[in-house]
Amino acid sequence: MTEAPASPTPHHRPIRPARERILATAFRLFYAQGIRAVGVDRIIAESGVAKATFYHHFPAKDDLVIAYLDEVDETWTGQLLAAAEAAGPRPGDQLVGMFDALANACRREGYRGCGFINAAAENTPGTPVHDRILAHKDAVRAWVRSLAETAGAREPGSLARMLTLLLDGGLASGSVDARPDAPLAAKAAARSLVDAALTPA
Amino acid sequence: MTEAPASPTPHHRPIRPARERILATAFRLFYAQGIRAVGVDRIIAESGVAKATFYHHFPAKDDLVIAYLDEVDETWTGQLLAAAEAAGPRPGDQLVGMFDALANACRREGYRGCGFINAAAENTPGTPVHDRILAHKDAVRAWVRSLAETAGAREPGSLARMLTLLLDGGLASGSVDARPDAPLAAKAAARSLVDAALTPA
DNA sequence: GGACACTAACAGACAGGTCTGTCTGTAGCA
DNA sequence: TGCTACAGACAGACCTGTCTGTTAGTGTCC
Repeated sequence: MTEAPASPTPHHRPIRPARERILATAFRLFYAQGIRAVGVDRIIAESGVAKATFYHHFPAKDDLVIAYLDEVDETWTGQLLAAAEAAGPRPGDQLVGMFDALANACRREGYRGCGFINAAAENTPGTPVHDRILAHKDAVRAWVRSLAETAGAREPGSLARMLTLLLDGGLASGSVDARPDAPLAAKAAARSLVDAALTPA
Repeated sequence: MTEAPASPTPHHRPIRPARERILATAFRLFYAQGIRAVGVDRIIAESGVAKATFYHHFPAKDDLVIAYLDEVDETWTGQLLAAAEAAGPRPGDQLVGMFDALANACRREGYRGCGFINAAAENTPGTPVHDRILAHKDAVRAWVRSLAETAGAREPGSLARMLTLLLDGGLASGSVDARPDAPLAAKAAARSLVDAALTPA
């Protein structure tokens, strides 16, 4: 269960640097079991790192949580962009195509919804962690909005809201169960909403 | 901060029975701060109950969690039904009207999304708590589906999925921020989806 | 009506474990 | 010499859950 099992040179010059191992272990455990459910002791043990090393890289657990969320952001945003691009050159199609990222994620072993939504359930507003969550959600919505503008939607802000709502719904229901009909329905709904917003009144 | 402050007769015959005080305190704290973030010691202290009394009513913390979710279920289902009914006799209008429950919840002080979605983030599949969450989500979707059938939707199952997805999205984004435009967009999207599903092809 | 057993609730010590975070000491490499 | 990392003891708080003992109201039987 430990990350990067026992490198040749016991603790110096390991295959992956300590910080990376910590982050990889934290990502795996935080996502699978929740942030509060995983103690730093366990992350330290499973990443094969000394406690002092851990606290050298992440002075407090919340610092690690933020780094974890940064990673989730990068991963998820990448998948979203890739799915949108794969849908072709027309921004209207991209708005619908991004929902394929949902279906793909859903198929993955150990899928448990959105790391940000899950983290929000465990962190009350006003903390740096919560601010990081907010920033992510705003960034995604801003991207969708710009796509909606390019597509020529009547009310791009409103369309972006609706679509991110659907996206969040799909992700939230993903942390309850991973049935594949949720992403499908989300995409179908998105198609309908995008069509309605793009056809001239 | 204690529940039912110091009744006239110190511990016997208090204004509210012990079980009720425990549940009320748990509801308040669990919803506001998350389940794992609140220890039983705190619930015991704030509800003014003896530890033995607590464990008499709830042999384990998870039993209290289930009871908490039962209460969340009752409350939220009630609000959903009330909002639907208030929209008039036509089931198509009710499918849209239920989204007013979202807007109402959003306006309430201390709103932090859906207790079930938040609980799902803290409880991995396979536990009794997770099963309770699943049961709730299935029940809501079944109710929406029956409404969609009565309304004469082409594919009631699909419409129900789309609408509950929107509902979940609204609730999930509620645990991140309580901006009122999310419920508005959700309702507008619902209107659009319901119209599309009810107009003959 | 009065004695008595029962029940529900109180108060709080205690056990054994886990939490975050600090600190000391050591080893290898540049 | 200094940096990075390892190993692990330690502190103090908090976690769930158990257990002992007390007190007050209630129902029952004589």
